[in-house]
Amino acid sequence: MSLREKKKDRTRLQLLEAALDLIERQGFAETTISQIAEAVEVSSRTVLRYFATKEDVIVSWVEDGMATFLASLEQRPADEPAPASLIASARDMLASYQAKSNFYLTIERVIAAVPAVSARKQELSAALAAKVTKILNARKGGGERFALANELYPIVIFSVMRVAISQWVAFNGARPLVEVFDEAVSLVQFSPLDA
Amino acid sequence: MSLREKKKDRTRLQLLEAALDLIERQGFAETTISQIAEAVEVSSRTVLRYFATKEDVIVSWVEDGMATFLASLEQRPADEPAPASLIASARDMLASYQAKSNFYLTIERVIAAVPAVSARKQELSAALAAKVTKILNARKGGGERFALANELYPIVIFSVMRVAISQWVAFNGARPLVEVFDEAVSLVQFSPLDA
DNA sequence: CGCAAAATAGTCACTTAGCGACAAATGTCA
DNA sequence: TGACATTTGTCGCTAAGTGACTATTTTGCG
Repeated sequence: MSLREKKKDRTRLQLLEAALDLIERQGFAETTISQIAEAVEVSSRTVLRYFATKEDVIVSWVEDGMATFLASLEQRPADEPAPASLIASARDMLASYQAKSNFYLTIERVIAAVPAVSARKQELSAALAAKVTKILNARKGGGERFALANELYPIVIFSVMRVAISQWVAFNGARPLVEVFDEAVSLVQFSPLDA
Repeated sequence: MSLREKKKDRTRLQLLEAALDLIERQGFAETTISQIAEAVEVSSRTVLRYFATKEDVIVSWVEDGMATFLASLEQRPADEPAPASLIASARDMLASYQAKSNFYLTIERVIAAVPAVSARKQELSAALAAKVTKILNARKGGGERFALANELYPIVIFSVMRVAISQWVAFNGARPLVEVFDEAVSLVQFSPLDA
């Protein structure tokens, strides 16, 4: 990894930390981009080059987690029923959250507290859901018959993940995230369309 | 209804129509608030008094639907299992959508097409889900044991509604919305926690 | 009707998000 | 070191959104 890339990563992280700090003390709306910039001694233009919006200073970090989900899904056998694949990939992703629980707990706390930020997260997760639907549709078999299911399952799974994370945050990570997810998922059973 | 209120309703509707028209022709980002204002011959300050954000010019109209949902839920028997109540209320709300299908199809088409607008809709629906959770928690019985379920069910139901609406829009209202919802809901079964 | 009180709309001034273009600075690699 | 590519800063701009104040309508009562 080049010096240039190391510096970028460092700045990116510093911007997150400055933002978290300022937002915790003043609130999201009251924190301006130039305050975040000043705290890290860069120009505000630079902040907006690292992050597309102010919300993204926080929320872009969960995109790594989403990448984990996709990577996991691609490796599942294509003949596995969709719900099983999705649950497995969700568990993988949440396990990676768990592994950096300090980091993600802080971020998700802010996301949960600030509607504008969670709206932006939902936007990203809707985009991911659409990608996942495409992947499921590309699997051989089903065709037309699965169209509705393949749109519905990813969205529902992401909802369940969201609730699990919200509980995890509410209890400050006291219970393992994957465990909370399993409990949540057990409340919603997917009909055996594939049977 | 006073003249004053009639005028307000008329202006509100004109603003929606102007916005829909402009957005269809130019796109959402390219349409400015003052363009919408000009089309209706009011000041742009007035537009922002009617609607909190530009997104809300479109999305605030679905809040009526959400009110229908809440009203329906309040009238369900408190000893009914939560999933049954939620499904019934969702059907009521979607039936009212159906009744004004021309109106809602146009609005939901824009919502589906513009990420910023659907993000805002999600924000409203998250707020509604929180209210619904409170209502469910206030029902006697359960207590602690239902905490997770009562947070999860509303969110999942709203996801299912969202997918149903998205299909409905995709087929231009060809299939009855409630029917699509029923099909979607049959794909996700709620575990009999209450049994 | 006509007039005072209340509600609503318009005007003005301001802050901040976000973007495009160009110049300055910094890292890369031969 | 020096040429090249990448990143950062500066400047100028548009548009969203807010607060304060003024002007205009609407209401409802004598």
